[in-house]
Amino acid sequence: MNLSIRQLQCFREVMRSGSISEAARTLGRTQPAVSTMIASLEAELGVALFERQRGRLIRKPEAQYFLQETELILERLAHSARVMQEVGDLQQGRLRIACLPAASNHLIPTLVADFVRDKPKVSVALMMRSSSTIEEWISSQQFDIGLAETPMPNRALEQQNFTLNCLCAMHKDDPLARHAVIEPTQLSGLPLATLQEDHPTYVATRQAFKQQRAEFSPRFELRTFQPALELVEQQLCYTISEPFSVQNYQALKGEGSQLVFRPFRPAVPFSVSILQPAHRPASLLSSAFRELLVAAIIQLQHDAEEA
Amino acid sequence: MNLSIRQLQCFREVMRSGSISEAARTLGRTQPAVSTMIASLEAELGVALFERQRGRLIRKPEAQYFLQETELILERLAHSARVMQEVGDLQQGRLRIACLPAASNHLIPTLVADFVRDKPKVSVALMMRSSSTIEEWISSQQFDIGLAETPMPNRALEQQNFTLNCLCAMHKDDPLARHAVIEPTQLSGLPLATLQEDHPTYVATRQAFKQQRAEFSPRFELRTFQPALELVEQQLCYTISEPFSVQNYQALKGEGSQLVFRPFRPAVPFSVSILQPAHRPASLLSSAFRELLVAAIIQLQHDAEEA
DNA sequence: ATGGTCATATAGTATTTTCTTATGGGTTGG
DNA sequence: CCAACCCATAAGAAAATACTATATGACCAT
Repeated sequence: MNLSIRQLQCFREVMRSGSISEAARTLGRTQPAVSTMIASLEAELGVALFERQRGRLIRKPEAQYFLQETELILERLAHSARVMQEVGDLQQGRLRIACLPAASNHLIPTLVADFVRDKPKVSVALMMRSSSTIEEWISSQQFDIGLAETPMPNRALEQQNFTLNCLCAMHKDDPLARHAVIEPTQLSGLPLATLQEDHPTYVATRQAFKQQRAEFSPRFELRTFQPALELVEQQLCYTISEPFSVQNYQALKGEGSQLVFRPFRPAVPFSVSILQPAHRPASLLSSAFRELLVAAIIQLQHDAEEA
Repeated sequence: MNLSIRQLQCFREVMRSGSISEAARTLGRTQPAVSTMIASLEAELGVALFERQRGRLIRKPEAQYFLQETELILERLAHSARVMQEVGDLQQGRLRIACLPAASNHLIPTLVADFVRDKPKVSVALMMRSSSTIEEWISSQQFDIGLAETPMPNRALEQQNFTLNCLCAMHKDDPLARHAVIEPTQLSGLPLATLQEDHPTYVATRQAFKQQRAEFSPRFELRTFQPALELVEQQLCYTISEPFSVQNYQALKGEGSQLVFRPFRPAVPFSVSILQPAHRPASLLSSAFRELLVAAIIQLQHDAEEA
């Protein structure tokens, strides 16, 4: 049994028009081509689909059932092909993104908005979670792409790492704002807002102070830098923040921003990675979004150096 | 867009095995054949379905969706083809039969039983109605084939006519049973069971009596001959019955039959027709059943002459 | 009747599609 | 490093499908 799409197309047209010649015209082929196509279809099915009476074609009842099937199959095929073409043009599909809290407020939503603007049929799932959770979700292929703090190398993960330098945040009226770069000595003994003690930025910051024998005075311990920046705005402290939260703050406050940000030296690195499942090729959408994300992170790296 | 079944078959196999070479083996073709098939499929869809990494093939996420569609389509196609083949072998299908009351008790049920014995998937609708109703149902294509009293010629009906001769029924102990043929003179003045006055058999019977100047004495007027035969069994009367009811009676009583049946002269004709919708070819099932029915009616004609 | 028009089927040929064979590049595992 | 895989590509052979030409039958108008 070896039916072909062509046979089905011919059959459908012949059923619609009730005539081989007419069908041939609308299909853009010659009448003998359609004639033999129908004959071969009947031979393979083992059923006469038409009766030839007085030189005319008459549909047999058996053909009616087969027409339904034929139309269903052809429509389904056309639909699938169309969907696949749209997938190829990134017009269709599903993208599941997981990202760490710092990037979830501004960077990722902005990128997603940009990304889907011309893709009305693309659906996006966006989840904000801790970096360790993201790692799991990507490894287990529950999500297509993730942005997390750089994890330990992992067989199930394909990661692209970025190192961003943290920025020192201070009130715009603060005397330190005059300096282009901030160093621990300038902050010696001054109150700081930090993350938890085991966070890499906490460790690196403390290390920087120690190196310059400056007094490290953490006053507020928080889970993200967002509330830290609010405290800085109140001139209660300073903070050495990763650039995602900085960017988020600036986007949020716009012209009304009360803070200025300066490079901090020695650098306090904040390592993030774009994560994708290893051993599985990425979907087109995932790859496309990744490019956007890489560009945004590199932009952020540059911005941080020139703050 | 011009997908082919072959492309889908190749794609399905490649997805299942994860390898072009393996798929080629199970498909019974060579590896380059499958390779180009997949390449052309990807080209037509405009999407890469696989990634070629280190000489191996890796399924892309996009391929997963298309596989679902592909399997659905191929299965549907195979199923339809199978059904059509069974239709061709008369193993599948639906047959709607309408018949007049006389034939509905024994003849048609027997034929249907015979017909479907080796066709477990064939479904049959069997309706008993008056001849005029049957005529309507066949013309309007609500039924495929019908057996009715011969109607007026009708554009929407294809009819094949049969004339059966009515038989005279009497008790086996009746003195008349010795005769091989019964004539009106022998029944002159004896009580008869008949149908309604406007029924062709009534008219013909009365005409036969009149022709031989015998006394026509209808005593019981009934709607079918079945109860008439019961009255004859009680020796209350005689009747000139069409052969369907006679056959039914004989089949019902078997060895315990109390009646004998003799040809009646001059002949009282009972005209029946096999009806099919005109302008529409008959289904294979309908044609096949018609053959069976024709044979049965001709057999009945012969039997009636030798009763 | 007769010729014209239409429809379908068939035969022979051309074209397109889809095979196979042959070959080369790349990866893997002993 | 070599044998054993895998995949891609090229070139020619085979198969499927197209077209041209022609025959037949029905129908219609002359």
